[in-house]
Amino acid sequence: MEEKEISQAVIGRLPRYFRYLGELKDEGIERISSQDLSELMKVTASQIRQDFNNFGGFGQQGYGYNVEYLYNEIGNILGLNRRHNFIIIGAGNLGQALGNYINFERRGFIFKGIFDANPKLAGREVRGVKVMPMEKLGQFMRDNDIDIAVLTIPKAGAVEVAEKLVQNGVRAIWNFAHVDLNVPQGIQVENVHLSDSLMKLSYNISRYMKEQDATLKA
Amino acid sequence: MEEKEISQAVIGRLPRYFRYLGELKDEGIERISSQDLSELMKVTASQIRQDFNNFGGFGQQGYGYNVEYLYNEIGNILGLNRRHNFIIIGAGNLGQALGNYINFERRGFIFKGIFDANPKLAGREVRGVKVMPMEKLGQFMRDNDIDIAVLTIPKAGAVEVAEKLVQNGVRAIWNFAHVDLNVPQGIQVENVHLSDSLMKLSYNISRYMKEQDATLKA
DNA sequence: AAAAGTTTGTCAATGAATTGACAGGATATT
DNA sequence: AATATCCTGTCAATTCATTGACAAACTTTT
Repeated sequence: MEEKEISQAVIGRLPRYFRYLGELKDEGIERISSQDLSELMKVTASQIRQDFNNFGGFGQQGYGYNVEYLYNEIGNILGLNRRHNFIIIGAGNLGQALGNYINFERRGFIFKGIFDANPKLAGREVRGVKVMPMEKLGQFMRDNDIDIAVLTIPKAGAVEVAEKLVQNGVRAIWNFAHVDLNVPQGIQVENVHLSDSLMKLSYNISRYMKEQDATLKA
Repeated sequence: MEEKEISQAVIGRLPRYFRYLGELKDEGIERISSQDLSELMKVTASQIRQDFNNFGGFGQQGYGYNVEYLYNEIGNILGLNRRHNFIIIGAGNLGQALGNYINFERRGFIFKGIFDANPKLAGREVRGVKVMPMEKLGQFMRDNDIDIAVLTIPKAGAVEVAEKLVQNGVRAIWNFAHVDLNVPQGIQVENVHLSDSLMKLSYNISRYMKEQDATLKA
């Protein structure tokens, strides 16, 4: 039973498929062909078939794909059939924003606790959960079966906190701190570097402006 | 003077180079070889040289790269030498968090205004800027030379708002709404789909768990 | 029940990105 | 000043990702 490795390029596209299929399902659409989906999503039909086929034959010749079935299958592939308890480290604006984001719960991500090093914030509530001081982190993680930690603290403290999270059995870190974490093999890290994203935007603005200049001169 | 197109794969790596070089600069380090940088950043030296060389010969044989020079050059390539005024649409938790994030200013992104459709929020302040109602959007954009709009509203209204932004001359949209925007050619869109990112994390947790199971059985 | 039309899964071809290798030019050492 | 060492820029090789093409299988129409 040899599982072949799926490339991260493919994984990165799955959430978008999942989203479109969810919308189709909500519209009551039962079936869709790779051709129609490709027009909707603006990608090639070949890529869609290739992607889905990494996980098995979900479609049927002459019919296409059953929307609801495919939606559920992709959800399972993404692990959305499991529940994951998560905590947030850093009760600043961003930490609070993520704690208040209710949609994560719908996908099985359960907001369990929020921590902050600043004692002034202790006791403050985010969606019914009291902000706790960092001293309580270890005990809380062990008592509450925490899989995922969301790191929304400044870069200075992030590496140290990440170590503590690993010591207490975290499986994955969703890292919003602007620093690369160095964790042991087997701990998953997903970085969200907002300023990197903004710089890419900045680059593309500049590039377009230069392109325009060049075109006008020519 | 033919500018060759740089792949987005390369662009996506520039902010990370920029960050590491900034740190080296702050540590007072004057020069670095692709070899040393590759060990620090955990990428191949070949890739580093290849990447930098897209923009011209920044290095010198036998010496390496001058840290400060390279840092500045990459900053310029990313367009960080220009200033961009931005507004935020959606004064919820996330919108406020981004408005309060001071570091963007350091890179030339100036927070000018924030809007929300909910009249209850009007008048509330985010970093000295009053939340304005959507009716004022058009006039404000024209009066304040707005380049970038940050979209932190629910998906339902996002497409419509994006159109309005385009009508009022926005150059780029930093899109946090969970929907694909369809804008005219020449308007830059950078998506930050947080739930997609979380799903990738979820996939990688599941994959690792399955891997573990398989290894134990074998 | 046969014919026409649809659409997948897959193989092969193409294209893009990454890595490896090394000549040549600069620096550092003796 | 000569020699050894270092390190870039670039070409070639390799690996990875995307696209194109089509036989086979199913659905729909006649």
